[in-house]
Amino acid sequence: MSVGSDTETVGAAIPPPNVFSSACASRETLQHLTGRWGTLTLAALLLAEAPLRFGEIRRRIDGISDRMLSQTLNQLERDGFVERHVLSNIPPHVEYALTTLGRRIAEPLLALIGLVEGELPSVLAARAAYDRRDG
Amino acid sequence: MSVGSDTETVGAAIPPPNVFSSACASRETLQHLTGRWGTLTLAALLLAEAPLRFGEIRRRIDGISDRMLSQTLNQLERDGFVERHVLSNIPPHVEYALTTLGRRIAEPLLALIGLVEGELPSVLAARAAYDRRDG
DNA sequence: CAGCATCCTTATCGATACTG
DNA sequence: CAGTATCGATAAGGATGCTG
Repeated sequence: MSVGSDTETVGAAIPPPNVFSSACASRETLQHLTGRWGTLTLAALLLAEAPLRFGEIRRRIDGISDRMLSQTLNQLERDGFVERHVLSNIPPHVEYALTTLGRRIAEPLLALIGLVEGELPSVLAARAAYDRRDG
Repeated sequence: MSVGSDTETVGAAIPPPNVFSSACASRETLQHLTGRWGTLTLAALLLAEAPLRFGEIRRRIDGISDRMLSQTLNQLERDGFVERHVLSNIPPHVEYALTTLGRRIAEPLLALIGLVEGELPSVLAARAAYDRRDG
């Protein structure tokens, strides 16, 4: 494993990606994933277990607008988490699917969602207790 | 356990928490967790494996301001993910720690961070390919 | 149906100053 | 040290109208 020689052969070591550094590209990527609509979009695609059309995604994510869904899908596609397939132009028919990487990324997000939904009673109880203490 | 009689005794079934519904409190909770600073704050506390002081958290999360850290910690405490312990008032000494629930929530978030950092080269390659296709 | 352009409102955020 | 309050800048988001 060439232990010990790495530091000699490498001229200047590049720092590993670190989300805690504001300049690191991984911070920006994390933002895209955990932004307001990114998590829900990926989760919707993972739960569907099949490609979804634009309108189908929009209907599954209550409250999202055309504009934000379009923007979110563009970001996710650019980062390599989502694939866009044009099946027809007239009438327009476009399908979106998770890439392999997208699926791996969506999994912990779906786990988080399950936890949040399952523990919502605890959260609401904690809020009530907090609000009772101070106003 | 009165199996089978539940549907009779309950008048109107309450819908289960669903983040895809904009009105559900779980949507708001998810927002607190996946907001700009929530994920990083929880991850910092989980990685530390020990309570951290306000200033320690701020130094670990590059780019966060006093204001946003304070706001984020308040939200996370109210939702029951973080505990705040005042050890002294003069000079002020306050420690923040994950609750049991907070730790469970932070785990998938840390997994996500690891994935994002590890797969950053793939993401950057995907971006380059995307930008080459159109401008 | 898919989705961009424009306009405008709202929420978020950062800087600064201040307090126990 | 650990915050809070206020303010101004900026970015995110929603509504609408339009196009292939």
